[in-house]
Amino acid sequence: MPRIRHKQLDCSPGCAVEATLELIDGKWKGVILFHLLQGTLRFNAIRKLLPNVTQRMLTAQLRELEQDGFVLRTVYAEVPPKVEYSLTERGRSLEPVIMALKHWGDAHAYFEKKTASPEVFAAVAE
Amino acid sequence: MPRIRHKQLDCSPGCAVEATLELIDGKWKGVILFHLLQGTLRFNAIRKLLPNVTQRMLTAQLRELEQDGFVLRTVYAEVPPKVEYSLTERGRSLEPVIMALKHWGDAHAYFEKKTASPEVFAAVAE
DNA sequence: CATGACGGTATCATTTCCGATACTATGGGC
DNA sequence: GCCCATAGTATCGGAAATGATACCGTCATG
Repeated sequence: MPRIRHKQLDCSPGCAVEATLELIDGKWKGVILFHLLQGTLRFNAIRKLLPNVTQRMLTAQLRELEQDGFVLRTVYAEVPPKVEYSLTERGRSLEPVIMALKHWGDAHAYFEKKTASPEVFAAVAE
Repeated sequence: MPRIRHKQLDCSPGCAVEATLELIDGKWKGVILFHLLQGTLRFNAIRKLLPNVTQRMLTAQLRELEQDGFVLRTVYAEVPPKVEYSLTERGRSLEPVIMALKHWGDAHAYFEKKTASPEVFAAVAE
């Protein structure tokens, strides 16, 4: 479901860059990983953090992250259901990457307001 | 033409991660940036480095990188045409990000062979 | 016995991406 | 006159990613 994995080693030295990119690409994976770096989260907790992701997409992204060995999915046999998502060792190994993305974003990206005052660009600040 | 830019600040703290990701996402941008980190390149030189990218795509990706302020496009009024691509200051500021991606890929990614011997996974080595 | 919480699936429509292919301009060399 | 090189554009179509919406099962509560 994600972008096709590298079928051939078609980009020689830079290939590693693309390979990594493909794994964490996918509209919401970056943010999900970022939030999971801060600790285990339940399904609906993640939903609240990503207000604009549909349930369908969130499930799909989490499943891919799980298949790629980045997150661990723990289901508790309770009612109502309880499912926790946490990072695996491999998932945590992405921390430098995620942090590099975040730092660059904080320092250089800007976000466009689509509503009114088109000249307003807000600097990132948390 | 790239993925839609963030129209709303819809992912709070992790937003910077996604924002950066969107800018360097796009099938070939990562590798292109990686190669340009090593120096200025002409259009066809890049093509040779990315044997599987079509002319159409390469042009598109370079145009986006240009619009995002990462690369500088210099056209020489010669015949046959000569166009050089180099990184801008902003482009070079991505170096830590690209390098983080590359290092992770070198250390953790593996590439699938699509032909035969399905159990063979080659470790990355340049 | 209807409702809500939680964590999903299923199905369909749309948007976006990307590849294949063909075409263009110009001047120099044969 | 024809071909070549360079750096593109234009057009078409298919595949993949994403969004919208509706539905499911179970127990607890009212």
